[in-house]
Amino acid sequence: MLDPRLIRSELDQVESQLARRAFRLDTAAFAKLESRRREVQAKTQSLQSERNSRSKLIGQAKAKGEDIQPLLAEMDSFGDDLKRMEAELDEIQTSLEDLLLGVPNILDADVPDGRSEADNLEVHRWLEPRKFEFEPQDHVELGARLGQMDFEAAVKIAGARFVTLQGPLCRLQRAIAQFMLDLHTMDHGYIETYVPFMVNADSLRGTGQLPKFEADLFRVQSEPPYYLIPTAEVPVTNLVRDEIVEANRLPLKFVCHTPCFRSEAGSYGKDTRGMIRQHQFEKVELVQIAAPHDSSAAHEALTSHAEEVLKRLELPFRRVLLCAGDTGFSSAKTYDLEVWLPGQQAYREISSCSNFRDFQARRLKARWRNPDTGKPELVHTLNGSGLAVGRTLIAVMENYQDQSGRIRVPDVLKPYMGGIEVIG
RNA sequence: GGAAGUGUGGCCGAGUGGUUUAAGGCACUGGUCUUGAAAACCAGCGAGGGUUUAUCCCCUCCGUGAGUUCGAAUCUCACCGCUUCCGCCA
Repeated sequence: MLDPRLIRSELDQVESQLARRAFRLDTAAFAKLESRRREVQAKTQSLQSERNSRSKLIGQAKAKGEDIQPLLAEMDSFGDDLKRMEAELDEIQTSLEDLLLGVPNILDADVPDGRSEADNLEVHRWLEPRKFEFEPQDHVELGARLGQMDFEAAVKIAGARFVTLQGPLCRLQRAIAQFMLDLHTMDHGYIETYVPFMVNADSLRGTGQLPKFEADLFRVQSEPPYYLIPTAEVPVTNLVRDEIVEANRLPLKFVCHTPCFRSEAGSYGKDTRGMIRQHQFEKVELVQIAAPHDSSAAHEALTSHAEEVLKRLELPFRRVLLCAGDTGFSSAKTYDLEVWLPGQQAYREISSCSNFRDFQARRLKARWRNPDTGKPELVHTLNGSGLAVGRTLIAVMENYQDQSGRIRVPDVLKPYMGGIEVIG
């Protein structure tokens, strides 16, 4: 959520900033609601003030044993007026809140203009893609030949966009997650965290998935409803909801391995083959809660932590700065890491690292105590995949395959594989 | 799932209809004292919002939401969390 005071005082600037995302802020509607709010709030508060002072007089009169009937008579119609005014104020504030909840974050100044993926800016590449002396297979083919990846079984058990794995391939996926957790906890200073895989609506509102993106979520039929987490970002970032964090604890750095569930309602027809886009996948997530003046540096650091996973796995990748049109609703600036997939002859997203600045924090009421002012102020929140485990599995399979379809285990994963050096 | 208890500021905790403007303590901040620190003493110290150059002033907030009342932390109802006991269970 944007700062309402910013929108009030800099309405035109906010409008033109949001236009970079092709988001049209209804400034007329906002200005109209805002002036109504101002007027009704002032009236309501003066009525409340009068009620309070009159009630106090009644109390005092009663304490002295005086007759309070005349005073009570004066209050007669007063209560109704106040109630009507309070109801109207409540209505206006709800409307303003609804409007505000649907407005995306303002982008950082260095986010490039652009409409789509095609306008994203490549920042750097790491490692030349391997030259194969044979036609490299994609992970679907490789998995089938190994007899360890079965999509048909998953269709029977659940439906489309699920997968089953068996044997060493399962272990490889587990090894990848373990390796990532060890790297981030031991070398990068993150605290390992375990969280619920279902969350309430308040949590999703806090991180920005609700109210706008309910269609992307799986909802559980409970009362009140739970939602399967689309990313560990939701439960982990909500750890600081309604909290005031002491300055000396910042930055908070959490790493969390969870399954993620996405209904991907809007994306049917895209990436229908293989494990690229699934309803359920594993991810190791990095979350940082930072003081505002540190968040840009934290964003660079967090992104480099995700990159380190790819470097140690010796997987070719590039870092891309997302353009205005491709940056997510809540984010002020996002880097994507894209890994080289020989089976597709393309770089594909394997991590997305975002700085949300105070956008989520305002929704979450996540604050820190600024030692300079002594006052609670909003923190900045950041997160990034470190990495998507399922896609890392694919990348390892495709980049480490040999001519006969066997998978060599990357050196850094060998300690987790119980002596297996080659799968197949 | 059943029963009983309980929910108050960063933390502990008093408060059963009217100067509650939420006592008191801890923590924190500033000051006095001290070579320095501690202790002691003095003072300050919740959050959000409105108005304002600023101060002032005003409103809201005692788990959440409804309700009763001129007036609610306090009374009523529902829901949620926690504690204890019983039942069930990996």
